[in-house]
Amino acid sequence: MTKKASGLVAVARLAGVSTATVSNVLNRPELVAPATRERVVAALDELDYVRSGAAVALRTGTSRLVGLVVPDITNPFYAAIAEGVTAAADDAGYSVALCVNHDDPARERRQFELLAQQRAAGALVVPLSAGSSRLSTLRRVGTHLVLVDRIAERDEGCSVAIDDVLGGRLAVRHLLALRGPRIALVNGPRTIEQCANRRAGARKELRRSGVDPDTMTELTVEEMTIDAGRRAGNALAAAGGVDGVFCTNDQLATGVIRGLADAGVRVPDDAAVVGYGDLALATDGPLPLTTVSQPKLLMGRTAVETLVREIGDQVDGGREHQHSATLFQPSLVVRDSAPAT
Amino acid sequence: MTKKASGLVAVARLAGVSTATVSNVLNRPELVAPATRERVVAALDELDYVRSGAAVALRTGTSRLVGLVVPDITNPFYAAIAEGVTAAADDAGYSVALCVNHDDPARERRQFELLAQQRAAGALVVPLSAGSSRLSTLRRVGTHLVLVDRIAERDEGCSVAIDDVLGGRLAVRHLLALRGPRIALVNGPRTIEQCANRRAGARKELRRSGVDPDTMTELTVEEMTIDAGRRAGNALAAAGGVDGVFCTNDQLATGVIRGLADAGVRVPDDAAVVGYGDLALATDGPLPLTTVSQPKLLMGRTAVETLVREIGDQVDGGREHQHSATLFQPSLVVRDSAPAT
DNA sequence: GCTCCCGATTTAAACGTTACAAGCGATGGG
DNA sequence: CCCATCGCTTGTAACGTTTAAATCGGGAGC
Repeated sequence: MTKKASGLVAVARLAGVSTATVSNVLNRPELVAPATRERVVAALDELDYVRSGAAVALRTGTSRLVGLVVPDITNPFYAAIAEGVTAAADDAGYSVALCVNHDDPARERRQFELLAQQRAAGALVVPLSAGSSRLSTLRRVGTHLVLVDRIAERDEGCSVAIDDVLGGRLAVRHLLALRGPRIALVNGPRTIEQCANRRAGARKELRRSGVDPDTMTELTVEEMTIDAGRRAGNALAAAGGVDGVFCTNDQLATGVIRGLADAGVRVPDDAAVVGYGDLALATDGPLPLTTVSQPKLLMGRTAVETLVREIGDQVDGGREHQHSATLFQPSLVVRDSAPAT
Repeated sequence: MTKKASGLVAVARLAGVSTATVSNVLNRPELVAPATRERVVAALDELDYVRSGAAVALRTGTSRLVGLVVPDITNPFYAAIAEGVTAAADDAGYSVALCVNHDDPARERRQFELLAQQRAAGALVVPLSAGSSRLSTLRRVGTHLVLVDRIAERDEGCSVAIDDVLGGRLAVRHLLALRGPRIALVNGPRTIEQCANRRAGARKELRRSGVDPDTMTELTVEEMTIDAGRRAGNALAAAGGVDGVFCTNDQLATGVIRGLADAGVRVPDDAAVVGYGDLALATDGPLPLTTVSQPKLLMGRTAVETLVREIGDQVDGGREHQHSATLFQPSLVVRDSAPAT
């Protein structure tokens, strides 16, 4: 193997300069005379020099590391966010520490502790349950936070989210335009903020169209799975009298379609179905889903950019940083389960 | 906010001891007298002390960070591995740096550079294309490597993989037992090692059963997608005379079933189909897939454990580390697309 | 010829931790 | 009563960088 790379001092010795000069050619090359710079560069790759991140972090007090905290990386929604995050982090020269917490406070605490120890420049947190009070360990060491897929309350920090209320409105607007006013909602537990918001959007759109929101059939499931959807579909078919179904999830939509089919109700002929999320599932099934599409990658990218901006703000201006709350708009993608008029 | 946490020395001052003692209660508590230990602990959380990972890393020369290098975190296969990796890393007290390279050498180089700078304890690499010669940057600084989902060649390092040849055999064995000997293979490009191996397994099993492998109909697709599968299914239906189809991918299997259905060939009644991977797709479709299931989480966990062991080996024994190559066995999970006899 | 200044380089002090070698009472054996 | 021992604690030198301040030759201005 190659020589033992023992740091700046070895390079300096070989190039016949001081470590300060080497450090300069590394960080501010314009300060050092072209001749010396050349000599140093030669020594640098002669010795296969690799900077010690630890030493830099120690000296400067910051590391180029951001934490990405998600409940479950197996979930395609979070995976898509991670995709956007890693891409943006790469571009900005940051490393991403992946923390999967499965909504387990103990795990989360350990991970935050680790991030704090590394003096991570920041953390992108995609919360599942509401309790966001355990972020104190990070705050304490000055780690910046960006909340993802949830709007930050005042002073919690920056956030990047997607407008679920609008998403709900888009879905219902489409269903109303396409068919009659007899809409059903298949939703997850309303304690989940996203579910509550999508429902709110649905009701708002009904009201706008002069339909009493309370006439909307509402089915609530515990687990937002295909099976639960299927059962909901069965129930809807039994009750009858539904023009369109809005499911707050692509899994539910897939299940509902099957449940309706069980009872001979054909989609989209007898009833239209709109899903939410635009996961692979939406296109992979036998009947491509009309669904609300969320800019997941963009949200991930923006989260990183927001964080980087926040860090920058603090560093070069002593000036106050204003927390920002970015809200992206979802869009409706029309496919076969609720085709265009 | 709480007090400025300025390190071991502040704690030492408050507790009336030296920094060495504080360091000891942190790292080897049994060395320090209970009374003092108590006093130090009190000071520790009075000041909200948070260790500086950078200083520790600098002093000790190692960080508790492992890199996870995957082509694409959006792909459920890699996501599952990541899931296993993060779980095991958590347990072992390591952080996971997620590096998504999209098979782009430039990106990969930058990420390796970053890992090298952090003096990552190791890296878990899930390679897509074969070229594994760019790992030199890491090797140079003594970063340990574990190859995942590919068997390491001699001296490349440790590896953890799944036996694709066996997987191919299981699939074909099931098809042979279930129906006749007229098997078709729908495969991706044979330049992908996994595809080549699964095919090899299929042929081997045919031979074992006294069937000439060359009688097997082989269709090769460029992209292993549902659409490609569907076209393959159409082609198979047109050609006819097939008892069972082995697809080296769940996407292909899903597509093939649809392609066959297009032509009126019903699965599993007229032909059986076996997929590979056991992704969500296998259960989410209208016809649950019989498929080869891979222990993805286990592979991820084991990769971390292998790495940790390798690091341990080097540290406490000066003794030689023997590279290990772990090979897991896939299993066949029987569902509706090729039900039990 | 003397100053003054300028760009290029160096000196040296941190940053927060670890770990070795040494210090320090007190205890117990001779 | 002295010396070796023991359990606990401490002084201090690293680890590899960055950076403010000091240094050093000259060339220009007078």
